[in-house]
Amino acid sequence: MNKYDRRVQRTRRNLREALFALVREKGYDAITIEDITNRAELGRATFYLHYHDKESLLLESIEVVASDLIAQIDQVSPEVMDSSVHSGPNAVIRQVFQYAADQSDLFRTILRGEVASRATARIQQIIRETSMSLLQSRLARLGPDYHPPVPLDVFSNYLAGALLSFLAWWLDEDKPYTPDEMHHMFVRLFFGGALSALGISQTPSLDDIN
Amino acid sequence: MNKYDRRVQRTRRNLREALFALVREKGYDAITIEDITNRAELGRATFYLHYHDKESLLLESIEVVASDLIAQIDQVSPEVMDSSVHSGPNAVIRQVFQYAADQSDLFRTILRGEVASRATARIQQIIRETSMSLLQSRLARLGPDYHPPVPLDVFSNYLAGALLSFLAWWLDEDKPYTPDEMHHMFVRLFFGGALSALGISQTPSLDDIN
Amino acid sequence: MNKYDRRVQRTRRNLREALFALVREKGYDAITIEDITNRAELGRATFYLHYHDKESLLLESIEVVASDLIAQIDQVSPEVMDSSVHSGPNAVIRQVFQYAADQSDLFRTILRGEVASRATARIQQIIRETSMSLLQSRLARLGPDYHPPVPLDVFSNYLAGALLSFLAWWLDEDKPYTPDEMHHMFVRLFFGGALSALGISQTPSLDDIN
Amino acid sequence: MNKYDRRVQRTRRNLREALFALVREKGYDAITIEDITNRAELGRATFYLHYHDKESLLLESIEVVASDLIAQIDQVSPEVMDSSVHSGPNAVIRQVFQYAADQSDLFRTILRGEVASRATARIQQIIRETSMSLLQSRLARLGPDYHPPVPLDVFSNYLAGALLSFLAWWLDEDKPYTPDEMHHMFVRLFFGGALSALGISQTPSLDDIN
DNA sequence: TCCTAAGCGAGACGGTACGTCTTGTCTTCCA
DNA sequence: TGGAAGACAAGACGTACCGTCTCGCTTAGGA
Repeated sequence: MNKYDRRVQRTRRNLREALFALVREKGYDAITIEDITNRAELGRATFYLHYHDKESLLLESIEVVASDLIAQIDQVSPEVMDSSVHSGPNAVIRQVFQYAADQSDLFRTILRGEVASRATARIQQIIRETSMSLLQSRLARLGPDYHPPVPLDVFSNYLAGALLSFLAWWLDEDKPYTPDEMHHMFVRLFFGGALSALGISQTPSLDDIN
Repeated sequence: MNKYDRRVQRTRRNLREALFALVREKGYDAITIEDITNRAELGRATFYLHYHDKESLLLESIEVVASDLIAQIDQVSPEVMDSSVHSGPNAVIRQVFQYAADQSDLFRTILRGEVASRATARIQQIIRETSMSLLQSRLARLGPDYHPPVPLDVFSNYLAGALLSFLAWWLDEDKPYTPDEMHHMFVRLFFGGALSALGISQTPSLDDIN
Repeated sequence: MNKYDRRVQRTRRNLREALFALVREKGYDAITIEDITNRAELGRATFYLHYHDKESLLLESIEVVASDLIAQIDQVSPEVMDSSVHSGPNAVIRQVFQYAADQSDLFRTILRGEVASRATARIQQIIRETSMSLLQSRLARLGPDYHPPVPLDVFSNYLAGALLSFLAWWLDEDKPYTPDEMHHMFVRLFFGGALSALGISQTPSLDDIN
Repeated sequence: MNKYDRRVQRTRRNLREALFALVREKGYDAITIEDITNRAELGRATFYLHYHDKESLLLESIEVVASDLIAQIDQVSPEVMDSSVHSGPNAVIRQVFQYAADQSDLFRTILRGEVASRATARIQQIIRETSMSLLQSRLARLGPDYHPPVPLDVFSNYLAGALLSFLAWWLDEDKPYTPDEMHHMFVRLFFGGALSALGISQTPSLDDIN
């Protein structure tokens, strides 16, 4: 079965890469199954051997990209527990901006919503779940009975939405700021809040955050 | 020609209402031009007399809804300038939550992105522009040379994204909190920031906000 | 509705003629719906506006051809009642051979069975019914209670089968005899029987037949 | 190599029997290669190890059936030369009706033309050739220079066509007559001709036929 | 007794046609 | 003139078979 498996993996990878290349070129909706298989140098029928439709290929592909991003984050997360500027959630968010900048053309089309809604929903869900688990371990340090003013599900959804639309706007405007600038502004807005961001209230120090 | 004009207006309204009804029933993508015209009790060709495609009908319809919402907000905005708990941006945001709750089934499908991306983008843009103009007049009070730590375009985009995804999540989860609760949590997250929301830092008073 | 009808009639005629032309060229089975619509200079979807599949077009087309043939026969049939060499069943059969010779390439492919079986069955049925009605009026002359040794349904089926396979063989062999020769041989075999045809028994005179 | 050969024979027989069973059930055209191999409990690829396509399996299978029928006829034909009611062509034809009645469901589908045209053509050819050789030996008795009014190729084709369509109609109508009745009617029609069959002319005696 | 070659199962793949669906255009006719 | 009706071209969809191929498994028969 090994040889077969490898062949199938190669075929699926080709389809995935063809999809991404085409998404960059003309956006998701305009892509035809035949476009994908032509690009992947496969027969159209072969596509249906592996996926039911365009969306299921997209969803699988998103899982692959997400795993990649999470794998990178995991290299940092061991140090999440000790608080310093270069680790912790702060550092994770920084990585996300960097990763998005590296893959900007793909992320732009995906985040703009030029892609099936289920895909965008799945991405939000991934971020929500990831931030939830990070948060829980951090809050555990405050004791088992600590309940924050805003429930964790509300909180992490806010994070996911704010982060993604922040990213989407940035990529859509052709990255008018560096990843670092974006990171700092986001940290200020998100952790410090609007009042701090507008300079109306005091800025929380980074040490407070990590 | 007045009679004709009125007839045209009626036809367009029928199409719009048919679209909204269908969006609620089966989501935007699954809707066919013929679905719309059947529901509106019109001939399919008639649709093309008025709109080029499904999206242009959607976009026009969104402008109509947005005008309605903005009209409601405008009744409050005259008092935006004086800071009290029941007016100002705070009050505007409260209205948005109430409006969304009233139209929840329509808003849910639209905000979930189950609708052409240009539509969602247009909605974000409307919020961005509205918040920008509100902000500018408020910051003008701090003097003409005041520049906040985070530029206004970044800021208002953050607001739009956070608010919309906040709304989307809420509607998607079948409104697990009252509009008031959502409003307060959003205010805490947005104005006070994550640290405040998690109870790690001090909460800014509402007076600071308005 | 008149203009529409005419347009539809023209479209159907184009499809029919394209089918016949292609049957002559490559046989029925090898023909694709797209072949037909290309030849008829129509879109493939248009085909399905008028027919469910290739076979239904074929069947309708056969009815048209059969009507044509029957119309020609009807010009002779008024005289079927008086018995002379140049009218009566004899003359009808002669016409069939002539008609087949004129349309030989089309008839060849159809009769060879290179066409859906339902089509061939329908042709047999038409001949059977036509010969049945001719026979009944002729036998009526022998009195209302006359019953021939072989029942009429068996008889007319025998006629249809023998005639069609006779025609098929003739066309298939590229008409090695003239229509007249075929006609005479068929009359001898069919009316006089094998013994007469082999010269072993006496030949019935043509006057006996008509 | 003996065991291998036997295995191959068994596989082919399984395929043949699966084909016949399926033809009875759903007609030839509706059968898929996969249907056949599923029924034969073989892999689809195995089919292509033995036959190029569905038709070549069918043609081979027809030869097998035909050999069987001819073998039965050969048991009678030695006596073809002497003329009696229970031997000669008369007896051969009787056997054909009996054989067809025994295998009626298979023959029905095959003769109706619900099978590739090449198959039906091959069956006609077999009958034509068989009758040709029988006829030639009989006519040889009339002297080497005897030429019948109707050439032998025309004659034997007429026989084959008339006989097969006679059989087809009979089976198609669910055998409304016994094999014996069919046999007698066919003999009357074929040997005596239409006039005799309709009772308009004198019936040739059976002795004249054999 | 091993081993090697044949028969076979499994299934990926390219390819072609199918019948369906939706879109947008156009033409004709009706009120 | 606005709208109804509907023919039509275009083209993507997902499905169904086809015939080819490659890969392993099993097993019979020669070494």
